[in-house]
Amino acid sequence: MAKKKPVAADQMLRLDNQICFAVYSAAHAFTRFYKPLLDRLGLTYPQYLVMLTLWERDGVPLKDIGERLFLDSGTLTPLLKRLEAAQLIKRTRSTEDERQVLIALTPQGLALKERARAVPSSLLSASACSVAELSAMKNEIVALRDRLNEVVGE
Amino acid sequence: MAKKKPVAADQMLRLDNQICFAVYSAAHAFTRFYKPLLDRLGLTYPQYLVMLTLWERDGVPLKDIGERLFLDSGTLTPLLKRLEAAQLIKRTRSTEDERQVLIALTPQGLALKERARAVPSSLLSASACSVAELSAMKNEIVALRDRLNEVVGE
DNA sequence: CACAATTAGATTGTGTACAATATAGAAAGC
DNA sequence: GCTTTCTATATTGTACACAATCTAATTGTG
Repeated sequence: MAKKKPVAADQMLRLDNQICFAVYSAAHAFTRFYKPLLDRLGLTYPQYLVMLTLWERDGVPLKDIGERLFLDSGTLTPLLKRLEAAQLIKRTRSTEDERQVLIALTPQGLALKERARAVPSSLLSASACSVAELSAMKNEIVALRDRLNEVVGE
Repeated sequence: MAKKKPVAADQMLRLDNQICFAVYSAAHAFTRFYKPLLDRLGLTYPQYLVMLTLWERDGVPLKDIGERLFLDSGTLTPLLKRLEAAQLIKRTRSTEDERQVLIALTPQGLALKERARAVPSSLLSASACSVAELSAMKNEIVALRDRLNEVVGE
């Protein structure tokens, strides 16, 4: 019995069996779903995430936003410059620590929060899930994410 | 009682309550986790996904790969050119339909499959989940993804 | 058969992601 | 105080993603 194909092993490599692809393709589905909603707000999806953090807490250094969103300065620096060009935020060097750039909302940036409430509620209805179902799913995904990030960080 | 802040509505906008962010950040966690494994194979994560489809079925037009992965020619054309430059695939115009570019594995591309088996098994052990747990999660995520894609496609 | 409409890929432009590097400021150790 | 080290951000280069547009090939219709 030479040259027998490892059928069980092949199952492991099937695209539809990969949870990573489920997550990857779901992430794209989210951004495609959000696109028309965010276009009205003049935001891209990653910009929307940054705004979410600022609507919770304002005047924070770039680094804090990066830790919250798992993004580094190479991503955030140009993104924040675009948000500043759109008059939604202001970037100022901290006087206590000149290395830090503090990100603050402009009045327009704060005002955008009210119009942004349409986004999560649209998703809720499109999902055809209950808040509890989505929340349970979210917790599972976050737990897996945190476990992977732990492994990556040794 | 004028100017009362809508506390419940604010909960909807909290970053940690967004399933989209859970998915988005989990997708990044996956690519970071896979990075050292895929570096050994000389692949990026999206390239790995393309190879997964080709290991299942070879000699398919670009369009089929795109439908499988939810990616368009703007993404796949340069990605496939890089895979061809790496000698893992060959791109040839179909003779029956000259609009189509057929993607076929090279012997090296096929051989890479054996070394790729380490990737899903590494994830499985890092996840600290059972195959059944991961599979159940995957199915939930795929169901949500498909529902969102339905809504986007009217 | 002619010709409009459709389809498959490629190209261009904008916007993430992230590794690697650079720089300037702050903190630590002596 | 001085120097080494660390930290926060910026910059550069590579690789996705995707909208919009373009071209060439095929299909559909009269």
